[in-house]
Amino acid sequence: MNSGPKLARSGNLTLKDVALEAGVTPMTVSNVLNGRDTEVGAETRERVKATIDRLGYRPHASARRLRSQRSFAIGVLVLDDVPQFLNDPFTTQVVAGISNFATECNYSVLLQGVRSDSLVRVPLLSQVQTDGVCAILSGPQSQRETLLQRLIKLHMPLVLIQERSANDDVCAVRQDDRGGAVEIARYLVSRGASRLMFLAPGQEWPAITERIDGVREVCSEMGADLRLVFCGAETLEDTQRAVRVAIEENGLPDAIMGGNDRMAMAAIQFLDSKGIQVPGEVRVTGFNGFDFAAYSRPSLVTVRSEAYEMGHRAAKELLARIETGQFSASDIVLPVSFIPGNSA
Amino acid sequence: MNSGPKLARSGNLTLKDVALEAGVTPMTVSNVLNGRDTEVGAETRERVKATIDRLGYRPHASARRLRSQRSFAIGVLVLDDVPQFLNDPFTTQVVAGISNFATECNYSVLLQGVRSDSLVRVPLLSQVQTDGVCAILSGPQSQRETLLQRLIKLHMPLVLIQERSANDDVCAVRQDDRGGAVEIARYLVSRGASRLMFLAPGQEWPAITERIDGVREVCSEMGADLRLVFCGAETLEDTQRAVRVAIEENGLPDAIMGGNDRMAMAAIQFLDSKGIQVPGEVRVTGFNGFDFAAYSRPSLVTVRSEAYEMGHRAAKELLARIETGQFSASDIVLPVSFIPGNSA
DNA sequence: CTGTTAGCGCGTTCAA
DNA sequence: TTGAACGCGCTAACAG
Repeated sequence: MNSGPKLARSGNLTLKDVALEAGVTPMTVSNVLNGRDTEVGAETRERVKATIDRLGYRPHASARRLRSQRSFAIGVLVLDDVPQFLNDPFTTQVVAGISNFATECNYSVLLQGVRSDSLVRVPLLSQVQTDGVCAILSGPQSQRETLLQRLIKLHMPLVLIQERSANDDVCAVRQDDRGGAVEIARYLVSRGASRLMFLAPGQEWPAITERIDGVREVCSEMGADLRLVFCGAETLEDTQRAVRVAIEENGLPDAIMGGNDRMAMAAIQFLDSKGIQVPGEVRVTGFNGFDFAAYSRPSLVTVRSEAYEMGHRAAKELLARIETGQFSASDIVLPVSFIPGNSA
Repeated sequence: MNSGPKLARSGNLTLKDVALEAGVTPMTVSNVLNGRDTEVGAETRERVKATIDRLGYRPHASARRLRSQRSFAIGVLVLDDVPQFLNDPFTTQVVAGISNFATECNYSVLLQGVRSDSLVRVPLLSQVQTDGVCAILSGPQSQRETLLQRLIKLHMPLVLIQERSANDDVCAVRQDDRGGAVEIARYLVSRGASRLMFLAPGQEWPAITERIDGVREVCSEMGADLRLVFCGAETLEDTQRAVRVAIEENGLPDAIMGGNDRMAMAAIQFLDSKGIQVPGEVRVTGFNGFDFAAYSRPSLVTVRSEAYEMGHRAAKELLARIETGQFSASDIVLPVSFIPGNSA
């Protein structure tokens, strides 16, 4: 009875092989695979399932896609100018969130990093291979804009992370950067800080602008002084140099607000090396608390980003748009949560 | 002349549409797209290219795959028991390396995290959609083994990260964990440390075993004493608890070797909280130096993993196997580099 | 150099 | 409930 299936030339089994072996037609196998239980008898179904398992048959995704005009796949595009485009824990959490939600829904995820200097050779853009795209853009405005325009031209469901929606049919998922910044600034000012220093990356991007705006509002409202310090590439070295120069020129502030945790930790380390007490002489706060902030001493006052949740939500919106034709909203803002500590 | 192409029902243009518009046959367009320059005249080629650009035509990847029986895609499978399967910087660097190499070669990358408790619903495994797979497995041996067996059954080109090759036709790309551990241990012992404590994760995995073996060798060779301390989930809390207990039971060692940087930094923080000088009273070293180790004070003595390079190399081997039928070697070991610091 | 034909594996459609 | 025909978009293999 088990005469062995006739192998397709590719070496992979096809529906037909399974059908032959199970003594049914290919359509029956297809119906079983796609859970159309009403179309096939229980006994037949079990027999087919057993045959599939026994032969180790796996459906050919491309054939299904071609036929159904649906990819059951989404693209994740990360614009970053360093090759290690997954260096940022924020990005990786978002990607994990997207990937897990997609997997739960039986969608595949195509991941691709893009550098702004090489927008050619991007399989995700130059071919039709996904039902939608989720883009995580970093870097200066003009570069983000270039890629964004290209994405919009694809006329494909599109979700942006940490951007503002450009267009009614583009969904943006972001966190409440402004609110988080307001909370931290109030915390500092209410504890007596009146001269604040905010460490910003050399390249401003939307989330940082939001944070700065929030701090500005609090400062003007509560009569505190705010100084922006730009820290180049946000590295330990760049940040420490910028902080040193700023302090030499303007003296010690009451508080240093890191635009993110890395910059805050660099500042703490710099102050420590100068024998300046944190928080005694200068309070320090971070932003975007991830695991590694826990290794700071003193422990960092910061706000936690729900980056994984953002990815999850972004994927959910994208699949909704693909399957129902619309997003639940075009601008989705997730809350952040204040993390107490003893650095401020 | 520009009468507008007839749109395919899917809303996407097809080769045929472009051909019609350019006044050639679909085959000619296909030849242009695939760079078969000998098959088509220069003038025709330019006209076709212009038409493609003007119409914004993008080839349908699934159709090409189905026809050519090749995916031009590879899968990246990450086995991890937490949903945030991209939390580890080692993993993300590897993934970035794989992704970038693949993109350079016009391959797409399918990324999927898998938890050992849910090996069902893994599109990467249950469908035919890539030409090969690169697996990054973490967690206890038995779980890795289960997934590995499943991968092998797919009879698909397979590369493993940080494992030993199981099989002649499986390529393993790993780093010289043993050598790095030997170097660090020699450094410590030659500076007078004779009682060493090694912090290991609760779950042993191959790379950690290699490191322990290396340290053991040095200790027996140079007459030093080694104590293994298991730190549960490697978190800050777990590690500090384990270190505290070990010190209470056995007294201060001369040196604490972290199985990775996180555990080392947790130990430094613990010692600092007890007023114990590093490296004065206890030397501390790490392993797998990534960016965030730079934020340690005192700066961490560690070894740097070339994780990005490992990913690059893994992808290179995988594509070689796909395109030429064989790997350049089945066990590939990349060197690690010693990073000096003042924690030891 | 261009045109024609055929078929990759699957799923829809209709007829039985 | 099942069977047969057809075509999704593309490309290999030829014929002109």
